[in-house]
Amino acid sequence: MADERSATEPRVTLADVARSADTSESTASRALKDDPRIGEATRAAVRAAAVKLGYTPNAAARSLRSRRTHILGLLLDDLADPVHGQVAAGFEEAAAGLGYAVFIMTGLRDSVREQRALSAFVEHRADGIALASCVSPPAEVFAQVSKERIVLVKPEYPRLADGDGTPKRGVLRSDDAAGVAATVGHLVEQGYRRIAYVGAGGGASDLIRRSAAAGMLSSLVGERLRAYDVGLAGWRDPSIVAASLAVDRPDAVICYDDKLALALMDALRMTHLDVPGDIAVAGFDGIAQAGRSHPRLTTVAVPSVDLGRRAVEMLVASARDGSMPASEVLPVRLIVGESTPARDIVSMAPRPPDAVVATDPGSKAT
Amino acid sequence: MADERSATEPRVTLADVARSADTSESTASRALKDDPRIGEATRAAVRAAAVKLGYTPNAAARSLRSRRTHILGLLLDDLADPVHGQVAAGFEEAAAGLGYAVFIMTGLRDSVREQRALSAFVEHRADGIALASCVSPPAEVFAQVSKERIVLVKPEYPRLADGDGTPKRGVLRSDDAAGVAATVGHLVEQGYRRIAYVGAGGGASDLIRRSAAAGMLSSLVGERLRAYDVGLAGWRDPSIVAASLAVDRPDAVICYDDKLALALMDALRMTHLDVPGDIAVAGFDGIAQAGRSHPRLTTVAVPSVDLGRRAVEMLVASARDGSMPASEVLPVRLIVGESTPARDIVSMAPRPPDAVVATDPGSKAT
DNA sequence: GCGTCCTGCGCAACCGATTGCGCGCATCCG
DNA sequence: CGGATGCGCGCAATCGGTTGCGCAGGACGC
Repeated sequence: MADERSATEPRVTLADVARSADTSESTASRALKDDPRIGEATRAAVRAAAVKLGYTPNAAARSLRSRRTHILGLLLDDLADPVHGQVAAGFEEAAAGLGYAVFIMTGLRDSVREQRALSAFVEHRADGIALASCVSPPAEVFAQVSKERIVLVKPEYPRLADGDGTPKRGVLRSDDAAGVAATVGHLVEQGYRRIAYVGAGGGASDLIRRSAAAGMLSSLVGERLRAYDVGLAGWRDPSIVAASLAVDRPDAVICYDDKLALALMDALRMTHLDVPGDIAVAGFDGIAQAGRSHPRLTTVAVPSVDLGRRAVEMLVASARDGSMPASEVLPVRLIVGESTPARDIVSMAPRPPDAVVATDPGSKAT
Repeated sequence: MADERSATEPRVTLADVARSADTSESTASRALKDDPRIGEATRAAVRAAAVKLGYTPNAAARSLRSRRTHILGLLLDDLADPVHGQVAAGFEEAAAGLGYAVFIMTGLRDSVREQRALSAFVEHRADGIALASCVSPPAEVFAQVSKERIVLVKPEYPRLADGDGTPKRGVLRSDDAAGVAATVGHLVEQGYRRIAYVGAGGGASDLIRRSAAAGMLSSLVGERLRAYDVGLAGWRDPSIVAASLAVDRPDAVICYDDKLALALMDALRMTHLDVPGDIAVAGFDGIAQAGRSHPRLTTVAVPSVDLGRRAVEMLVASARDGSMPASEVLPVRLIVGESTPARDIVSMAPRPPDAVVATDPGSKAT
């Protein structure tokens, strides 16, 4: 009878609870928060009243006064993308575990949308914000949000230190350079010698996985191989890449990511090139599809879920004691599939080097 | 000099703007909201002051008074799942377009987590909530949230009407029955006659795609075929299903979803059964991987992105005029791949019917 | 017996916006 | 020239919690 909570909106407030428990609002508030100052009897009475009335605190009112929202913002490119989905899943899980709610917004690689999303986060006074592959320049971002509240997840800008030279804090990466290096090492071990990298070239765009390209190239040099970079403008289009590869005919090709690698395998097949018979293919990211492709794709497992999780931990830590934890680089792991088998010794005969194009100006290939 | 907005937290409030523009808070508030009562000069002054100070309204304070949060909640199983990722992507996009922020929480098919997520939505006073495949019974859900604020996306409970008999509002489905029917029709057309369905059996669980199973079975009856339902307890385990199919040897198998279908194709291959040579396979959902498998999977494209988008539209409409739009069923589309080719006339010779098991008690197979 | 300390709780300000109501002033009309 | 009309704006209450501070009253020490 007393729990006549109507289905319509008049929500029960703390005042109602206090009245029902015959005490003041402040006492009710503290009782529900396990403040040690409140006596056991009073606390029990308040709790009972809260349950009886179906009280649910109003987060807006709470955070207005307490200046903490227990909200984290996550900005990413595209929720439908497998990699971003994993990051989001890890982020959400960790946040929920720590009692934080998550705002997710997508930027779709559009600077305007990203700014809008940031504004939304700021309006809602998110306690922390994670930016996963955000294309806006850092200056525009930090104009809106304090650095103490932001974690950058795999940022495309290579800034590793602030302007003042202190090592950058709050940056979360996977060790992509090591991943590409491991892939190259693996390919060399398997007998491949003419290895191409498909992705944004070193000189084409400084936004895209510069570290990955750099890691590969230095490994190549270390192995005394030719740096080989299909620095195509249309590197995102598998059929264009396939056509180019059909001419250059490297032994193996490392792709920017699994999505490209999988599409490229199909495109190569349409060009009547066999994978891995004619050309080996390796990817990057370790998405689920890579494990189901035919042949199974050799790839680098990036701990995307952990990236999301760790981002939350850093943000919460920062919210607690006011300073952002140091940047971190999470390890990756090479997953050897069937797309890069040990190479037949016969086909290892050297090809005429004139087909080889070294595009990295700094590689000084031997 | 006037824009000395410190990097630390003391946020600029509406009071600061009003002071700077030399007006009152109420006028400033109305000016920023384009209230027609405010004169042009004043409006401009306020706007300028807001920009100069870098004013960002506090959503908590705003919604506390206005009783609208412009927040939508989305509860789903798993962000890393392709289908849910699509729903989330559509939801987020539509919400952003309408000026709403999105809370995303995952339930992981755990009733306790789902309740927690709902509580979080209620605490933050979300203007609307979408539940994508929520496993909690409706009673528990509606105990927390008013029906007017909830959209159920592909609910597993088959309730199509409320207790009072009025048609249920706020339910969003894809036409799974039609999808399965189309698949069966396609298979029959291609010459398949012994068709199995892998998924929760009609009697096994009333949570899982009852409509889908029903659609298939009725189509089967219409085609005068035998209803065939591999009602395994372990239907989620591809190797168990493959082993069972190796014994029963139907012509074709329709899977609960693409994830299962893709895994099953691999499992069948390990059992030395050729797809589609020995057995054709069809999936459901139309996830991206289905288009890249070998053979390309025949599947039913479910408009997951549209489901998410439409959910937002329904929620916003309901928030505007207080009543939830009627339920909707979104159309699906059969995508014919290579996993269900026209069947060789030779192998169409009838098998001895003793291997056929009709598990649907109501199918009355001829 | 009196001052002190500690425990338990309430008063009232406050967080930052929104909004009903009413007031002053300029304009217009009779 | 006085009063009606309306435009532009400000006062103050309000949303629902949180929190600094202070006040009672009992226990306790000397």
